[in-house]
Amino acid sequence: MTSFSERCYTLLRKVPKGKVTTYKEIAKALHSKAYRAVGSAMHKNPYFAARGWVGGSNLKSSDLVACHRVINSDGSVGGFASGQKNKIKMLRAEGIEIKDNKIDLGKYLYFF
DNA sequence: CGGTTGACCAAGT
DNA sequence: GACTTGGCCAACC
Repeated sequence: MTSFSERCYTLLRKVPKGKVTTYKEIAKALHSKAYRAVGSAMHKNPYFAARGWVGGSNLKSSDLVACHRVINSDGSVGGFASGQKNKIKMLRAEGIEIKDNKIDLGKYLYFF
């Protein structure tokens, strides 16, 4: 499994709790400009964290990808399969402050 | 192999 | 702030 999507997931697992990254940063880390493909990959990702997050976590966190830690390059939350609202909740639960759907990249952006 | 899609980006109106 | 445009790229049909 060395598809582009898989590489995104693997990279994303490196982002520690309490930090976030952007679609653009991921693409950059993969030496590509496929910001868009990254978003697509997250949308379809089979390791969808939220499923085991809110409803009694059936899966281990090590098997999941923290898709909610990926935001837009301008600091806005961006989209999320099960609702932006839910995404924000999860981020807040990790200690990340969000203001009007915006995150302070200077504080929370993770550098690969 | 061409065409469409999308959890994007940047610049413009 | 809300749109529109053009560009980007992988995945899917």
